[in-house]
Amino acid sequence: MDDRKLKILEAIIDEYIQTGEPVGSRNISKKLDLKLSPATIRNEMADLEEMGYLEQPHTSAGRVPSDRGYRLYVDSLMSPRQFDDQEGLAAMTEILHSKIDELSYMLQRATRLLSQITGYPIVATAKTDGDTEIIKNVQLFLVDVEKAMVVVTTESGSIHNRIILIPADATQDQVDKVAKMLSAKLHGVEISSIDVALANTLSKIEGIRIDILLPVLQGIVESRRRNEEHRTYTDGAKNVLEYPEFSDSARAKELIGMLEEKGFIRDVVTHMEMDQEQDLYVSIGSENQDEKMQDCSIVASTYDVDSSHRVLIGVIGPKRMDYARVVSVLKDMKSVMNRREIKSLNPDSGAHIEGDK
Amino acid sequence: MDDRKLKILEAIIDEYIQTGEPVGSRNISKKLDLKLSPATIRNEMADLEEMGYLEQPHTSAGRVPSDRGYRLYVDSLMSPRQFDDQEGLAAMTEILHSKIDELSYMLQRATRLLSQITGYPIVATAKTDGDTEIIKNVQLFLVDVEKAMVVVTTESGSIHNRIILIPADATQDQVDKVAKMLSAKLHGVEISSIDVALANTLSKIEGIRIDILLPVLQGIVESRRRNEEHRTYTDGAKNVLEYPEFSDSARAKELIGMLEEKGFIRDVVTHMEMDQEQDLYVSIGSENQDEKMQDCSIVASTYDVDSSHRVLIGVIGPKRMDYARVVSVLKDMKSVMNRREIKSLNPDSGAHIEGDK
DNA sequence: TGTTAGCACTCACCTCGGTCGAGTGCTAAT
DNA sequence: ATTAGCACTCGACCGAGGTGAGTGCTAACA
Repeated sequence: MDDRKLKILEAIIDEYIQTGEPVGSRNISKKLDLKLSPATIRNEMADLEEMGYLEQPHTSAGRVPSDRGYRLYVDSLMSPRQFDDQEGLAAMTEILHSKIDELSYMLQRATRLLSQITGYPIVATAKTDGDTEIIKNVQLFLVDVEKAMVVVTTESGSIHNRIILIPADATQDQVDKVAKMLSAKLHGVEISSIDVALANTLSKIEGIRIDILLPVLQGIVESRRRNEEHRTYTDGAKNVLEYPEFSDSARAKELIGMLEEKGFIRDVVTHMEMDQEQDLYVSIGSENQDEKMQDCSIVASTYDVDSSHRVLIGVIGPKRMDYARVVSVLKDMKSVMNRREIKSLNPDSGAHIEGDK
Repeated sequence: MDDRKLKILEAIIDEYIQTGEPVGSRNISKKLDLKLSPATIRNEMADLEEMGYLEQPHTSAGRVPSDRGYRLYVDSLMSPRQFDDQEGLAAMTEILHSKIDELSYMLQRATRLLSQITGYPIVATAKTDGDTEIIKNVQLFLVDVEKAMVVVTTESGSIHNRIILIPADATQDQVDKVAKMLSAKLHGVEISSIDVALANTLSKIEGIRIDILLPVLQGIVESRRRNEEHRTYTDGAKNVLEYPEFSDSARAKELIGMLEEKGFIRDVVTHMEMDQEQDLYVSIGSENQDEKMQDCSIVASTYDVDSSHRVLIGVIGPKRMDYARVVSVLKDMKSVMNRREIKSLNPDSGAHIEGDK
């Protein structure tokens, strides 16, 4: 595997990524300044095919990269194109300033922006660090008749809240009692260990009404579940139709359907990452776990929004996606994110209020 | 315009809705048990075309309904097919039991279910009753270091909340003071009238720190804005690709793009309704405000989730959509909704907690 | 007078053969 | 090791001809 072969392979993949058409020897001979004739290129191409980096759709067509070819390209061939869209960077910066409790809002805006910049569908999801969500603090307030809000702060730093219905005849006093008791007793408890048995135990404490306690506990459990489930966003599904590999509408429909199936797409994107230990992951065609994804590639990256929130953003495209560009966009986003940290703790409130009217 | 013409028109539209192909006289002659020859049908068709109910794509093709034809069909011709998908009804019932603060969650599930049942894209949005959101109550709690939660209850009954960042050196006492002041002063105030001037006025009150007050007010304004913007959901965009009228991928891309543009689709669906005063609206092709929607029809309906929450659900499809079926589904949904009311106030908490683990 | 049979006509769509051209693999010359 | 030359492959494109569904019109019919 000499250097020349690598150069040729890179040129072929570059070209194919751009055009989507099988690329021929003549084309490469011209584009590459190696002063080689098409015939020589052809020989090299035959070799590369034998080695499994290229494929031929049919005898008299040009060559197309194989998954293995893309992998080599991504790992060591491609030249990271400089991404320098000032406007995009500015928009990113603005989005990342979204305040701390607006994680979901931030994700939504980020998916939108990235899908516009890259021209691919985007998926973004908040990562949870394992199953163990340990309660740090529980608060409970009456907010309206029959309605109370329960707010759970976890050790991992996330804050869930939920409105619950409580009996109409519950007095402020009774609610306070429940609140005080929970605040004391639930510290350090895992959310997943909350169940009816616990409710029964707790309700033994003097003055605790079980009919207030139960909805509260239920609210705690659900607030967390909803949080997880909900925090997956996709955008730019329409971009799927941009690429000839999905011109077959059945295929396009399948992919768009997958993008709409939040749980599914979340799994795909989180599982793929389990394999490796970098912070930028690329999964190409057959490397994807799910076989429905075999025609797609995913480039994903994680971001630490702050000390306790980690986010995963993935770009989904055809195998022929513009890896160089996508990677550079995701990296730029990361650097913007790092600069962000300072600002987020210092929101310039006044100005905002006016602007929001 | 005699009765026979109407029967023929209905048959033509029924047929066209089913097949999507221009329908010919022979076809109708057979399908209809009027014992009329194709020639007669042809004459009638020519009349109907003259009257503007039918169109001819080209001379030697069959007839296709015009927007006017569809309108007549929807208003007085179509026979409301009985929808009776037990499974679907059960799922609806289950979804509608989602608890009161889970409006967004409910909407998401409803869009999903309806898109599956109908095979069309669905849009759902929470309606706000005008611009006037009057504050009933404001509460403020510290939930973590530097983080507080502000909860706004409005006269219309909706509850918004938001986590805000406050200065690290704010004491519980200072926060309480702000909370008490706001609770007293903001009652009856319109959210939209909150601005920096108000902040300045309020901060004059003894012991109020402006650097706590400002983020809180900002939080109030934003919580509401976010609420509005966010509560629009779409699902089933993939279904667009099911229909030959969108086999042109540019057209499909456009529509899917519109569905992803939440603000836009929300406008389309809310504006259309302004025209009329029923609770089930149908907008056909050119009747749509936005010209990008001229190839689509929308069937929409409003639902009162409870006394203070009204929701709008719209089904978007090609003009050739199966109006009868869609209308019946939306109506069934409404009847399920009515039965719901009682249950929602009586959540059976215990069982849920176990199930959720 | 409304209905129908018959007929000529239109037009999208399918199929089929032919041509074109991009691309290959192989061989022989450099 | 490289290249020129050449025969070959195969999808894409094109135009001609045939097919069939459907029409409008006219004249006959009940």
